[in-house]
Amino acid sequence: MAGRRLFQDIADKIAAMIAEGAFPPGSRLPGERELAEKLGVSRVTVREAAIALQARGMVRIKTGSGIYITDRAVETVDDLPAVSAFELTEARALFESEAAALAAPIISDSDLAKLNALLNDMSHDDADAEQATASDREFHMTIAAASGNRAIIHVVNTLWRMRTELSEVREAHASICHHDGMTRQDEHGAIVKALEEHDAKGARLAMRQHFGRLLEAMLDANEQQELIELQRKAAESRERFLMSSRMT
Amino acid sequence: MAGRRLFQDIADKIAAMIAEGAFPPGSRLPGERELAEKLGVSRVTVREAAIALQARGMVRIKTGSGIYITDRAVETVDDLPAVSAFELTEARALFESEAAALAAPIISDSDLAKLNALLNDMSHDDADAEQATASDREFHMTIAAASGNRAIIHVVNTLWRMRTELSEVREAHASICHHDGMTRQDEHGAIVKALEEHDAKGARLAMRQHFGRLLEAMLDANEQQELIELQRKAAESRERFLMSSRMT
DNA sequence: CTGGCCAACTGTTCTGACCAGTTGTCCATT
DNA sequence: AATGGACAACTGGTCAGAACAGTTGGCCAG
Repeated sequence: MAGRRLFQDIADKIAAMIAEGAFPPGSRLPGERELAEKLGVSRVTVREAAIALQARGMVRIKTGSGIYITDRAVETVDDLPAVSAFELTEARALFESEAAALAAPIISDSDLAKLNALLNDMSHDDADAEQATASDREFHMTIAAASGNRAIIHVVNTLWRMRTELSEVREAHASICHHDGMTRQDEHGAIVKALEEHDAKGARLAMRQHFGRLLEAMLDANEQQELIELQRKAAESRERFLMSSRMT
Repeated sequence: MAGRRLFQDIADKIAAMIAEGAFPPGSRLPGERELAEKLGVSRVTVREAAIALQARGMVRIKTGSGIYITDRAVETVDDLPAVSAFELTEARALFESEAAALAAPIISDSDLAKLNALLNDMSHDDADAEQATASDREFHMTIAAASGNRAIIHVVNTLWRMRTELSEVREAHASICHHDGMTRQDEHGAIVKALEEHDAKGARLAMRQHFGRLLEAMLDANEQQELIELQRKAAESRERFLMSSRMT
């Protein structure tokens, strides 16, 4: 087992079992002791995984009784609307680019130092998916915060919550996350460079390209998986996005 | 008989400490061993609390290094954050312009008809401020909906809620609403015209100018009311926004 | 001054034990 | 036969201590 946190691994495994329908909503999971033995880890680790799943809202722990699958294990989080991974990425491409452009002229040296530190983090612990996601979040939130506009910060934060709290979106990202090992690093670097030069236009462009590439990766993944009918729809969407991107 | 899990109790205590400023954002929490002793619980419990806090995004755990407080730790948990009217308008200028650009190529004839009808409404019942605000809301939401992107729709809706539900923002709008009698009508007309021509770039520009003018009206109102010190700050903000607007 | 090593941190996981709440059963009482 | 309570066999919750692994900073040889 590599550097990745064990309990998160276990949590994902259990989540996968639930998604496969091994345990219907409302039913009880096997006991901690049984799960621990079956998964080859200690009971403590199983419980940490259960806590993580409870935080995601997939599961509810009842002391003395058991761990129960929530009705809305695959459903939407009530606070957030149901959106597809594509819609979310498109929205982030547009909004976060503007946030970066607004931040560029006034970003502080300490924020720039923080971004560089995060850049370094992400190049190191890319083996740990969860940790990399946390770094990614902080990267984007730091840029949003540098805009000094609380409305923008709130929006960017909400969009990120959609990415992590909506199961459909999270799964879509997981399926293509291995794509962007090097390129993501380069893209993040380009964003930071533009911010360092206080170049609003450049920061907007770099951020837009960052999401644009992610969007294309998602569309490609879709095209491989889905029917021709859906392919055409995706192609149209891509064309539309690229058209709206052409802002020179 | 608390029934409540111990680690949640500990998590709340740590969160309270952070909120009180005992640990500034970015700093490191005491080690697990020290915290366990200080709070009178075992290390396992401290760890579970840390996992829960990390799930909330208040904290970030780095293996071998420590537990670090996130910048967002002191942020309000309330539905809507406290934002100024200026921040909100700036955010809307950026985001809704992009929404309009995205909607332009694909907006339907029925949506265009709806916008024209609203345009007509607003020219008539300008005496009734409440009605005019409702029409204004429908105007902007229709454009957002025409983008076909639910994430964007949600964001635009949230921004509008800030405008009406945050008292400070609502009052700020009320004080300058009489400014935009004719001009607003023209601006809305320009937006619809660009949408009718399916001109993404034109729609973005028209929407941006619409909010840009509102922004200038707010800044002017501010300058009349506030001290010289604040004037300078506002002027800087204006310059910054105008700079980021120059996207040709 | 630099490079590498080492020691003193940090979090991570495991083990095995005991505590506490829940639930179903089964028997004594009514 | 019906009811009520005690009990046993679960469940999760917490603990202490140990061993492991990654990070960091200082110290020393080059």
